[in-house]
Amino acid sequence: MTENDLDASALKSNYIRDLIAVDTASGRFGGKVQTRFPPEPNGFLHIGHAKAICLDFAIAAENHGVCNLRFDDTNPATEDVSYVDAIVEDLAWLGFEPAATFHSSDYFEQLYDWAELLITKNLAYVDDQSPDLIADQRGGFGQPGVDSPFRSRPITENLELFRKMRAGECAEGSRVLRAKIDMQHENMQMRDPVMYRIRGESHYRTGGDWPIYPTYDWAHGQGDAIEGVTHSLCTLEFSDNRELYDWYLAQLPLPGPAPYQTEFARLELTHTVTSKRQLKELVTAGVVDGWEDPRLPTLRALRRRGYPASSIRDFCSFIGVARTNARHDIELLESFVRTDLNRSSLRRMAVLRPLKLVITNWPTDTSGAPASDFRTLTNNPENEGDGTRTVPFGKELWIEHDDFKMEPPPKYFRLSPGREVRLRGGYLITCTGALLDDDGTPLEVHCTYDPLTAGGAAPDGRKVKATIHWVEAKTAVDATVALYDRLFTTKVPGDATGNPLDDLNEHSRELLEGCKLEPALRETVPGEVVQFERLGYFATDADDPLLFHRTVGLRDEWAKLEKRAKG
RNA sequence: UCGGGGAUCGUUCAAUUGGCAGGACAUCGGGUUUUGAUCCCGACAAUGGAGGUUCGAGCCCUCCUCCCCGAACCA
Repeated sequence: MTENDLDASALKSNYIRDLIAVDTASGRFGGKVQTRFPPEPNGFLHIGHAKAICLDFAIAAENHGVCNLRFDDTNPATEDVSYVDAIVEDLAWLGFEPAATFHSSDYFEQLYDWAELLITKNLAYVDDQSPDLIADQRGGFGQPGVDSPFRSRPITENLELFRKMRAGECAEGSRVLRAKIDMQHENMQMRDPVMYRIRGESHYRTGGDWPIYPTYDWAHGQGDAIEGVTHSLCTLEFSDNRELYDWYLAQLPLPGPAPYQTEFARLELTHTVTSKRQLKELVTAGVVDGWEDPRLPTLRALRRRGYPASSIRDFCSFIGVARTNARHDIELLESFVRTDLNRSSLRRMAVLRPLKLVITNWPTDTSGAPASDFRTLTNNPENEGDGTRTVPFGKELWIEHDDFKMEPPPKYFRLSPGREVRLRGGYLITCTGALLDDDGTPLEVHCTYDPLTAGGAAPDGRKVKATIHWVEAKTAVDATVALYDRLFTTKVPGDATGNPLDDLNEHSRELLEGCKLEPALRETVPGEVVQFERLGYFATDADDPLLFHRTVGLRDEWAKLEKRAKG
């Protein structure tokens, strides 16, 4: 996080910053602010997590506090060390370094001791009923629950049974430890929630040490308290858990003031999904090619697609935080990506759908072959320091199919018979005709060039309405370019039918083979993002130097006009 | 049905805490331009509804409507 990010975000007020100001004024935590990012290692980080990460780290940094990473690993059935590694990696890529890394499993021993304490205080009991029975007894919305027959079990018996559970002497699912709160409570979370369940699975960190595992509720607040967290930020769906969070902490001898939980709305974006379940479905159903498919909103996918981490951070700090369920336009994220890349990326020329262009009056050299020529082009008009490069030019060039039309529609400024346009950084050329196939599709465009316009400017000051990009044919490098579009056609996937897969965009990826690149593009480093002039930003694949992913297209007025004309 | 949370331009976030409703994205129009990009200028456009308190209400009160979350031994 840079100083600028801090300044920019500090300007925006929000209710969380307001709360902290109140706490600072009252001295509730002695002026301390500490947060944590608590992912469960059972999936990959996505753009939604980025919002939470940016918030957690920003709140801590603004207040001279720290933010830790804590793996919330209380469920061995779904968690894996491979996710731990991936999360660490993605977090670092996003640009954040936790002050320390912890695991909920670090606290299993302490949690166990505290559970015995609750039993001793007659605030917890061992229940021998089945999950179904326990669920039935919990009641429903508006209907109170009923007490378990085991609720009045004597303390000594609870202690004895709990120790048996811990010793591995009880079958999986045979009994649980529950907090003794209130089965009639209006908040369902408070109806004697389960604290421990028996699980046979081996834990990726504690192995077979523990036959019992704490639930989220019994672990989370205590982990916060042990680490010295002051402000525990989480998403809205945990609002009802807050009362339980506070209840548990109130029963325990904590080392310091109890942390408290504040909720905020999770990030949702149009035309995509951000729930772990739905993301997983896309991967397992083979809709996309794994978790790193550039069409996914996972952090590793966005990275592969060329989204700068800074643009994601800027986006997150800009959208701020609220309690309103909101779905941001994906266009907003893309505008941050463009702003970032416009400043930072080198300009290059590439022709995606090549059409041969022949300059009929191009000179020959002494041997009778077409003369060779080199043009100088600016690497990045937004940054003079990036300098210039030389690009080979010659008699035969590739231009974009879209940049020539036999019969130009209204407002079309590009090449057509009789028209003069500029080849960017090259010459002014005038179209004299074209070879067509039987369908009328252009096969080859013929032009003459004006030798006095080297560099692209006419000495007589005449103007042309269009500048098009080009790649010299003999030196062109062949490459594959992947064009990406929205993964879903609708703003809210599955809104109509309940199943996002019904709204899949069949054309979310288009692979173009045989694209023509200028030679300098051979030198890009893996992962580098460049601008293909007039087309968009493209990221070199991490493994294949001749595969480019379209990060995002340039804004395109002509495409808009065309679309409008078509109705 | 009960509990919790929410509702401000098309979208989203603000509104100095009761004092001229502002920004960004999107859209539309114009200017600059060797990228129909960038940049610059301009326009459009909102307080869910009904009452009440007040000199004054997006903000306070009452009622209503609509939306989201909650009944895993998931997190």
